[in-house]
Amino acid sequence: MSTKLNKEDFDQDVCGAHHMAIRDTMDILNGKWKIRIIGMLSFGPRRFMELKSGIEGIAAKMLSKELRDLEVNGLVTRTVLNTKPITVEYELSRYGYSLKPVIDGIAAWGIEHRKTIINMTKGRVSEHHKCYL
Amino acid sequence: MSTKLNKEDFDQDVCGAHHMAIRDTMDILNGKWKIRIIGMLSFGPRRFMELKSGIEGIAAKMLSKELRDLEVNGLVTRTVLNTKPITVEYELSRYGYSLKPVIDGIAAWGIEHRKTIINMTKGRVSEHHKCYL
DNA sequence: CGGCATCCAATTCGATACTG
DNA sequence: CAGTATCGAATTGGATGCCG
Repeated sequence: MSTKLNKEDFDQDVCGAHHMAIRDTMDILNGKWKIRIIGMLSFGPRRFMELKSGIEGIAAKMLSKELRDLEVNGLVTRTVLNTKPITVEYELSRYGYSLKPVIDGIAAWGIEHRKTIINMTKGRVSEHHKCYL
Repeated sequence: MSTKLNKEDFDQDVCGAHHMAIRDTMDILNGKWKIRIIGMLSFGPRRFMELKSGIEGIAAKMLSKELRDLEVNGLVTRTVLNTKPITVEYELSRYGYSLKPVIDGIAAWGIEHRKTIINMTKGRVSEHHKCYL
């Protein structure tokens, strides 16, 4: 192509596509808990109660709802096991598993973030560390 | 060390640290708009109105609030320019810029996700594509 | 155990109007 | 332009009880 895209247009395009892609992803990972649920499931299948125990602070109602959202979007599969008291196992689908690099990236940043906090507070960990950056 | 960590304990530890890290990150990126704001700013400084125009659907109140959150957490800097009508420029701090790989990972997944959708719908793009997976 | 239903409180979000 | 103020709507969340 001989037509040249100037820098402004290029930025416009790249930036726009980038932003649309972020929106697409975050539409699916919306809400307070989905990323954490996927994070747990990225280590293998988990039962409802395991998820509830592992994700501190989540109410059964919300866990139920978020899992249903993820199931509808094809990221998670739900399997009812025929155990004595009924047991349900949730697992990442292959498609859901494709989010693992993203989730791991988020986790990796969190680890670095915590190190940064500890350095800046010289070891004193504050309740409101978020304000000390 | 001669003491052996069995697989369950190992999983427990790794999974717990992973999950705590996710929580740390998402505590900072909470809310509906922060990731999208950081995404825009990852291409360079932007003025308030540029952000508002670029992020479709955000209200001035929310943009203002989210930017303040990000500023408090040290991810974004705010500069008042002495132009005729006052102008304010927002920019990622070096620390905020360290999130770029994370944001780009989210965007990359969104691009693949959209491709997946288009394949599964054989080109027909649905309003409710999220339900077709 | 794994939910759903209901009620209610708290928080978040959005539209509009307004200011320096 | 870059916000703030205000109100109301929507979402989120907790508690409790019930069911198979």
